[in-house]
Amino acid sequence: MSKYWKPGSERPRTVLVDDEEGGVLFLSSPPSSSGFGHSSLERQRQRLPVYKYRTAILYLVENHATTIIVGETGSGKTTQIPQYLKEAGWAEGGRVIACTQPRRLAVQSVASRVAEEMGVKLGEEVGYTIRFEDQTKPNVTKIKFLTDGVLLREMMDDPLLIKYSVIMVDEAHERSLSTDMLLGLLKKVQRRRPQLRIIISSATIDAKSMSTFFHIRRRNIGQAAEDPTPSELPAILSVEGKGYNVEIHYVEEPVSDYLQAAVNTVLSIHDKEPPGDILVFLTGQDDINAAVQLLTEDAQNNGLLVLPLFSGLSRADQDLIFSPTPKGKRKVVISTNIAETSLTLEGIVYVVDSGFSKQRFYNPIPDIENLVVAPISKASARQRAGRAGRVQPGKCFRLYTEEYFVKEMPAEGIPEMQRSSLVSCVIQGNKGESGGLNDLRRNQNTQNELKLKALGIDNILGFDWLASPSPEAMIRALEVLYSLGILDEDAKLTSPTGFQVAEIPLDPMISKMILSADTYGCSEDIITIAAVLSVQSIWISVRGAQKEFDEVKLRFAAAEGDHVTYLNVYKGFIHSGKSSQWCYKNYINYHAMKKVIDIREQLSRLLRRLGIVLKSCERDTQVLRKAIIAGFFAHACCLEEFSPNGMYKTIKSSQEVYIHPSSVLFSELLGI
DNA sequence: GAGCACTGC
Repeated sequence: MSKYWKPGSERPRTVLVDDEEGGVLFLSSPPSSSGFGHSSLERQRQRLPVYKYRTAILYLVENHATTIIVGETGSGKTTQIPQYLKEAGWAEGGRVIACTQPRRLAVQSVASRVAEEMGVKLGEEVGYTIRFEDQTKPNVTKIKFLTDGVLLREMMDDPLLIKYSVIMVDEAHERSLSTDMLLGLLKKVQRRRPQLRIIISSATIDAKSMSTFFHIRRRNIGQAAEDPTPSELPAILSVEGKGYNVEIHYVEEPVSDYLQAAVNTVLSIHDKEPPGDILVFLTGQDDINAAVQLLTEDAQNNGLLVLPLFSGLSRADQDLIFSPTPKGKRKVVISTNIAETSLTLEGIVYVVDSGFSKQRFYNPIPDIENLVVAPISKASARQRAGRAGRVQPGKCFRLYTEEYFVKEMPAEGIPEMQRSSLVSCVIQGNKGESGGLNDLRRNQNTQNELKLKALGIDNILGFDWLASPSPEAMIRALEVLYSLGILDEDAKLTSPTGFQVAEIPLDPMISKMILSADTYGCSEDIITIAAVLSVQSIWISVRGAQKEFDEVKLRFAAAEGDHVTYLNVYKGFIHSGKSSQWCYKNYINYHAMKKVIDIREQLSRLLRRLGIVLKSCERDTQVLRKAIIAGFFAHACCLEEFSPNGMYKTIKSSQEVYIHPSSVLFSELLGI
């Protein structure tokens, strides 16, 4: 890569260097051929804050194994950096530049934006891969956007990610389960492949801990001499964002009821502030519906258009959020965290931040995950406030005191890795290590096998996590997998069960259920159940029609419980000719059902590859239940005798549990 | 009588 340096030129003196003072030129793309300065797209590209760091970024990537880029939203880093890298020659010689995102939607939209800017057809030179959709062409695609989950999957077949020259992990500050997994494994890949460049892009300043993590000391492994290895010390560069200023307001005294306080704040904004839409962050559906009701009932607010927003809403209801605000009205969107990162609303000028969100916590002792309302972090609070400054200067009203924000609010949230069951991660790690069946078959050569072993997680307890999960959580994960027959006494994948489970992209308990179904002769039915279990919810959440919803649901209800009920819904959907109208009438989420069809299709292809013949048990739900138990026996529980309120206790740890009100068995319990 | 948000060949 050094050929892109102007010979004899002075190297940049500081990290924050730009073209003029650095004296560094990249000659790979002459101004005329790359079209600099002519089209309006090109001018737009140059106006992005990241543009003036172009040279610095290329210099750092050239000379450091890992570069950490701290950039606020709107800096243009996601769309521009992959293009800079390509212009500098990182995609030459059949190599690919990868850029990962935590969400599918982001992958698609960023890829199409970049293809447009480069004037190429999406899916050729610029492509993307998400589950169920591969828009790339081998040997043609040079810049590839993908979800971090997909890259993790790719590592199973290609543990050293040989085809990539640079991997940019975007939105790393979100610290999702798969981002953390990916970063842990990438660190290992880098030890074996020092030429691989990693760019970590994050919105928060906490780059220090990332930097410490990636400061690897390489073992001497005899690198090819003509390629000088880059510095092991990660470089950090920060790029300013493009958002407008947001004025922060705090309450003077702590509020006791954030729901009422949020409602009052909205009313006071409407009363005193100039036009502009309002976004309110609350915690969940209950809160949101209550606030919507309070605001709609209030007689003095005819000028307010109040809309709820959460993921359980039907697509049509979600789309209302994006419709233009009627003249003379002020739109108020009351939302969960979905509006913090996943959805961007234009036209928001005021944000009301309750300071809370619902978060998942995992207790490894009884092996139970809980959803609890908990205080958010400073990073979240800043992200929420930023939502007010996208189109013009805005205001953010925080329903907590400034003292609380400064002194008590944690800087970062707890990474998901430390809040979840690790059952899926252990499998992924093990698979990444051994490379799985495909690699065992393909990589007969000793050198490759050595590389694979070196990469892997021989010992899950000793794996180098970015944020280490609790020992209890790791032990519990190993225990569950051992009891399912997926890991052996040495915590290695068993053959064939363990390897087959690793091949199936679902929760290991579900995968085990599928494999058992083969023995019981009901795989055809079980994969339908597995597909439904892997989507959010197939039911639509309805406001004000709860009774009707329950009645309709009973039409599908099976005495055997929810799993067989899902099977009934699926059959009904197929029978209707996959009709969206049918879904609407039956309070079923059409998009979820389409996803069920996709996942089911994927599973049936996969099982065929694993040599499993699909077979239906027809009406024999007995075998169906046996297969379910084979995967979920760890969750078995027993109804307490004489319990007036239907209390169960888990077999394993005598934990008190109850049937969830959304279950079809719940109404049976009430005798409806 | 209840469902933060994501994701996977």
